[in-house]
Amino acid sequence: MNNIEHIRHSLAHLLAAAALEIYPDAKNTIGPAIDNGFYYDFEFSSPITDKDLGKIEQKMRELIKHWQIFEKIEASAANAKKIFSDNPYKIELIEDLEKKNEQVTLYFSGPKGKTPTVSELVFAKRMTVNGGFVDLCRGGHADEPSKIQSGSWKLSHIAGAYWRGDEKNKMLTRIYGLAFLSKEELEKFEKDMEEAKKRDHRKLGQQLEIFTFDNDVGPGLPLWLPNGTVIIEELEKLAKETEFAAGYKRVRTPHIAKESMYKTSGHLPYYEDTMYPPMEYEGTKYYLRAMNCPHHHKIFASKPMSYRDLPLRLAEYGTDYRQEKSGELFGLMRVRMLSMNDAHIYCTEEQFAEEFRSVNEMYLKYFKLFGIDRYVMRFSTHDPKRLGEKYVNEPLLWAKTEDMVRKVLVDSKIPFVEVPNEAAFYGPKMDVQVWSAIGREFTLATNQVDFAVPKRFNLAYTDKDGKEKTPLCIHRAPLGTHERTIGFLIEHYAGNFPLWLSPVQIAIAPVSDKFNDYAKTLSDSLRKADIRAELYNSNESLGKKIRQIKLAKIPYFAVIGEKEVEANNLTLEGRSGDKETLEIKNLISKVADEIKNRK
RNA sequence: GCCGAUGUAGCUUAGUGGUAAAGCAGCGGUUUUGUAAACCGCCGACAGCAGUUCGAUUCUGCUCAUCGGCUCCA
Repeated sequence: MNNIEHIRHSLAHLLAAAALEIYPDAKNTIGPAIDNGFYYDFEFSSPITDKDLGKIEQKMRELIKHWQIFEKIEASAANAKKIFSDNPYKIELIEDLEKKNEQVTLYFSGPKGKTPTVSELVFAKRMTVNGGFVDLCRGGHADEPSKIQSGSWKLSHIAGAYWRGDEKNKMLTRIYGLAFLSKEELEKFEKDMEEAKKRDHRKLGQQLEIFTFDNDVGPGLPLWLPNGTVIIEELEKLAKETEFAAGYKRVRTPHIAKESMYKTSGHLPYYEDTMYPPMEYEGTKYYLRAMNCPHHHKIFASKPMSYRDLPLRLAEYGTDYRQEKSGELFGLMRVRMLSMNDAHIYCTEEQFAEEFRSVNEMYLKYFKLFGIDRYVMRFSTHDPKRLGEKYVNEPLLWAKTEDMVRKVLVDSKIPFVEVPNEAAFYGPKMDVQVWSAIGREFTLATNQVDFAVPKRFNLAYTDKDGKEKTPLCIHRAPLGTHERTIGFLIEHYAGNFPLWLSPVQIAIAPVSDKFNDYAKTLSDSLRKADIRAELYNSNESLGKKIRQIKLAKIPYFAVIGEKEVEANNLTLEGRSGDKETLEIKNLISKVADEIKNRK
């Protein structure tokens, strides 16, 4: 059977065959199937550009006509190395197979009955043979590539990619293609992408005047406009209410600290590259902080702690600065200044499970409120091979804390995927993965265990038995950062924020300026009730004012004219065109009530 | 940071080796408006710095920024 992965992978072979025909001295490396299509990485002797894709695609369409079959050829590693003797990338792959004692397999795609023998290939030393193409490959292809629908795939774009995904390696040229089972599916995908681009937070953020960037301020440093600031403040209100109810205590700490603190915390070796370079003053180096934990640890250390003080939950919307590489910046999703819904929970081992569980519940509560249902809980664990380098060298503590987290997740029946080598340096974590409108994956929020840093700070509490013990620390940020969370919510709601989050909640549009005073009085009384009312009293037609209100995606509006003034009521109109006629005092209580209940 | 692409007014777009065009927005006026764009006028831009050229927004180089990826990541 031809499944879509097989078709995509077959097209990657086809891409390599076409590229090698046009650029005989190119070196092809690997070409897998991916979501929505395929790619193939090459080393070209001179750079190619988007303009070259057309002729490569044309060549692919020519070649595929003759590709009746994919047929496996088994070869010894020694022979395979001879066949690919002028391609160091393939040689490296063959040597890896050799080390793992795996059979080297090649695949011939081309006319039926023309599959070459190993000795023919060793002699030919080329991949284009017998009217077909040979590539090193473990398999998984379409049965009859020539029958793949011609309109169901196309080449899409060019990008750079490091050989084997390692930035220390040479950068190769990656050609991407799109492929689906049918032409209709490809067209639908492209149409969906066009639609998704309209929801892109960068576009909507500008249209709705939520945030902006400025060259003199710097890349990755968002300026929050009045509308965005309203959203920030509503989110903070939500966080503060929720955290207060859950027994958190709020703290506030400076955005900078001396180098010595980060030496103590152990962050410096792991994060020095992403922290802004230190500023020196009176002979002391200060860093702009990239994380809030050390400051909170210092608050824990500010007085002797008893087991009676635990769990101690210290919360702060912490402002952090990270020198992300220029090419990694992405709208609000990846920035150089971020405001984190941070808190650190210091607890005993016995308290850990309950604390971790209730943090997870807080996540789920938020997701329900926002209607976020497409996410994956990722349990990120360490990689034993990288202890002492990427992770603190405490194998027993890693095992113990990972078991603790796993047990909480299993017991709470939260579906999760376990992914090794994604932990923080100080402990395992649970990340919430979401996708942007254009399909890019992000960690929205995180819940981390720290068994290492409290010890480094000599944090201790006196237990019942009078002995000093080190607390565990949970780092958690259910609402992530304002930047990423708002970026995500803009796309999630396509700019149609729920009433409670909307920068403007109700627009008042007088029919003509005769009614401006009345409308002003009305909007003033709404504002006194803490409702974000905005007057649309410009010297424009009513139609135009309504258009502006709709484009601003304001959830409610009311038109004020002679009818309303006489009847002392108004008609509240919603986004979907629903209308309700109310007396003014009822209007205020209705809207205020919906806001209070976060509708 | 790396590979590739892009950069015209606040926004969306047109265009050229020889004075840069328009719509929206803004401002001034007229109009007094009943559910997605009233009318008239005005203001406003070739990302920056070099080079080639009689002349550069257009060609070349560098810088900056953005976009698509890679790497990294809350």
